[in-house]
Formats: sequence, C-alpha cells, structure tokens
Amino acid sequence: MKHFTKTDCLDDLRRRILSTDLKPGLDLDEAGLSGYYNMSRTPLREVLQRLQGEGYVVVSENRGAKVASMDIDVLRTFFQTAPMVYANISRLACEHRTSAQLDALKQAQIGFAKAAKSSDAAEAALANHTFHAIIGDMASNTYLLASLARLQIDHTRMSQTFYRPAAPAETMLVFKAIEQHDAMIAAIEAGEGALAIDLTLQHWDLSRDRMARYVRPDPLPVDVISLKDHRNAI
Amino acid sequence: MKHFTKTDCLDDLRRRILSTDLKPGLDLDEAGLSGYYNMSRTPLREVLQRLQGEGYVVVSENRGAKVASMDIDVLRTFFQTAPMVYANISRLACEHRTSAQLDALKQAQIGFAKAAKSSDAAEAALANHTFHAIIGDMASNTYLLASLARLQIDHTRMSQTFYRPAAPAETMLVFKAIEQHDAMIAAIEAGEGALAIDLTLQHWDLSRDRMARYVRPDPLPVDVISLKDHRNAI
DNA sequence: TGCATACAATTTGTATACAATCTTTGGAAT
DNA sequence: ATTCCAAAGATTGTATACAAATTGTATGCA
Repeated sequence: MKHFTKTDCLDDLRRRILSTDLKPGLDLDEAGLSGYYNMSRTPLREVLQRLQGEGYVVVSENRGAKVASMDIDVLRTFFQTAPMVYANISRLACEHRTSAQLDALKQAQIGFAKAAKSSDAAEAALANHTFHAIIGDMASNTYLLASLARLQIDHTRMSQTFYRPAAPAETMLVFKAIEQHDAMIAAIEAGEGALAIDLTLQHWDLSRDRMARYVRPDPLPVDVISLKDHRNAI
Repeated sequence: MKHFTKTDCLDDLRRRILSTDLKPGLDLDEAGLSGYYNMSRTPLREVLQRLQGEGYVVVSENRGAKVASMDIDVLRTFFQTAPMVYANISRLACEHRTSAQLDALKQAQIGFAKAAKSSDAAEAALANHTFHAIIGDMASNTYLLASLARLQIDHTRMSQTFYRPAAPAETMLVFKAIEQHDAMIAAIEAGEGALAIDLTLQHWDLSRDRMARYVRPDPLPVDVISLKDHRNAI
C-alpha cells in the first residue's frame, strides 16, 4: 500500500478540492480519509485544520469538515474582488520577480499549454492555478497573497468547464488564454507594470465571461417539450 | 485550576500574540502551552495549525511553532498594502453594513475610547483591532478579509507603542484617533462610501506616521556624549 | 399517521504511550 | 584549543484507546 506523508496528504487534498474531485460542500469523513491516506486520524485532523486556515475546508465543532462551498452571494464578491487583486499582484510581480521565478513561470506555462490542449480539464485548471500562483509568489506580498490564494481556490474550481471545450469557438478561447499567458510572461520579465496590469485584466475578462456562464448557464429552451410532443406538456 | 476549552485557548493565544505578550519570533513549546491551558498536546497542536493558517504563527516540520515574526522587508509591503485594503474594506462596509453590525461597532468604539484614555496600551490596541475587525465583517468579502486579517495582526502588534503616550503631543494623536473612529462610524452608517474612504485614509496616515517611527525610530543625537563630557568620547 | 423519547450506532474530541527527530553535552582524536 | 562524533536529553510526530457528542432508528403513545 502506498505510503503518504503529511505533506503529500495536504497537497493531494488541495489538488482534489481544486479539481472538484471533492465537490464543494462535501462532508469529509476523518476515518475514511485517514484510511485512504494510510495514516492515523491525529495527523489527518491537523491537515484539515490547516486546510481550514487556507480556506479549502470549513470545520465546525463536533460536526467535522466540509469542502468549502461556493454560495452564490460569495461568488458575487468573487467577481467584484478578483480583478483588483489580480491586477495588483501582476504589478508587484513586475517589480519583484527573480530570474528563478521567471524560469518557474515559463515551465509552468509549458505545462499549462500542454494540459490545455489535451482534454484533461482538471489538469489544465490545476496548471493554470500553478501559473498564477507563481505570479503571486513573485509579488512577494504576504498580505495580498492571502486574498489571491482564496480567490484562486474558487477560480480554479469554477474554471473546470473552461478547459472542457464543447464548441470550436470555445477551443479558440483556450488558445487565446495561452497567448495571454505568454504576453504576461513577457511583460513581467520586462518589468512593464502598466502593460502587465492591462494584460491581466484582459485575461480576467476572458475567464470571467466563461465563468459567468457556468454560474448562470444559458437557460434551457422553454419550448423543447412543447415542440417535440405538445400533448405531454402541462 | 481553570479549565480552558479549545476556543478559549485559540482566542487567548491570538490575544497574547496581538498584544505582543508573546513576542514575534518566540518559540512556542507544545508541552508548556498544553500545561498552561490544561489540555493535552493533541488539541493544542490543532490550535497551532489553525493559527498558522490565520498567519499568527509559523510551524515548521519537526521544529515546532513560532510566533509570526515581523521582518523589515515584510513591513515594507505592509505599508504598501494596508491603505488599499483598508480603503476598499471601508467602502464595502458602507454598502453591506447591517444595523446589528453598526451596534457592535458603536459598542467597540465605546470600549476603544475607554481603553485608549486609560494607560493600558495592550488593551487599547486590542480594542482598536476589534473595531476594525468589525468593519471587516461589514464588508462581507471573504477574499479581502483574508488580507485584512493578516494586515491587522502586524498592525495591532506595531501599534502597541501608539497607545503608550510619552509626550502630551502624542496623547493628542490618540484623541484624534478616537474622533476619526466616530466620523467613520457616521460615514458607514450613512452609507457614504467616498467619505468613508477619505476618513479611513486619514486614519491610516495618523497610524502610519506613528508606526513608521516605531520601525525606524529617531536616531539618537550623535553628539550627546561629546556635548556632556567631551573627554570621554573616543 | 405524527410525534416524542430512549437507545444504538456512528462520528468527533482528547489523553496517553510510544516512535522519530532534533539538540545538547561530553569526551576523544588531531 | 578545536573539531568531530556519539550518546543522552528534550521536543515533535503518530498511533491507539477511550470519552463525548451527534446522528439514526426503533418503539410507545396520543
């Protein structure tokens, strides 16, 4: 049986939550998870406490841990807050980026492009998460990073559908996202803050439009039933 | 012997860290703390994990927990980030405040005024923390709140000296802070976002100037020794 | 049927014992 | 003296057992 260390467990849970393998609101059973990760409940509970601090889960007294939910009213504030935080992070990244971080960012972009072109939506969303988390590191602002991290949790979970292109037009959007990443790398490397902000906001618009449709999907045609078999309608 | 529940322990540790009763960088001994709070190490460790998530402590593998330190380079980003976050929080508070929250805020202000006029610096700093935390709640933006919470940890710890007035001129500043709080309450109650932002930034300036002096104190006069007894100088 | 209560089953919380790791101390060799 | 190493001590990490709380279920009664 595979042996998991506590850090493995932490990373894997984050990953499973971000990929919505563990759905928002899901009850997390301590015994089950400790069995799954082949460790006792004591360290597993510590992992859950930590994940709560990071905003991945919510634990309530005597009632266990749940995967953080995504209520509609919280999503409102998400769309309200994200552009400001992302833009500021990008600007700061331009000022503070190191060459090592730039290398990491370029590597992440290679991984993202590959995953995005494949049809593995979860992998693409996670690769995108990594890309933007590195930009977050570059900003080296622990305070804003706290906001970014929480935004990214919901962003990554919502963007699942983005990388599962249904129509050719949507595939185009994914390619556009890849291009935007490249442009952002160039701007950050050149230290052009204003440009980086601009590109970041364009990137956000692309993402937002697609996510908004996930939150509020196109309504089903009201006349499907009546068209096909009018007699069975109310 | 007093019996501490886990929540008590959590609150008390936050309080002791914010009041710098537990100094930044201090090593936290699990056995010692579990003895102090009269609970076993298991729940205490969970408390520490949670405090790490909230940014109060840093725990490293096999090396225990430390109170979060306040390095000079982090403080730089503190001064850079705080006004933006505080201003946005205030603006959002104007939009979302409930009457219950306004009552709580007014109560907190009474507590703050009393503490600030007394000479209990820690109590005044904590009361100020509570006041601004309530405004944070009013904003009801979980993402920005994460940044605010982390900013407040360092802000409260740094502002200790603020409420320990040495000169009469500094006492005036404390009274000014009380007045600013009152004005902020009025602006939030009236829902005047622009005014609230303005007042918040003024309040920030007051706080910043005093803290900047704490971080970079006035240099000692170089000629003290030479003036008083020139013969003992180098 | 609807509802309240008691009891069983499940799940979470805590204490303790022990294992693993880090730190300190006391030589021994150079 | 200085450096290195090993063993003792101290501290952190994990497993297990048990206590406390919650949830589910069955039964009795109106």
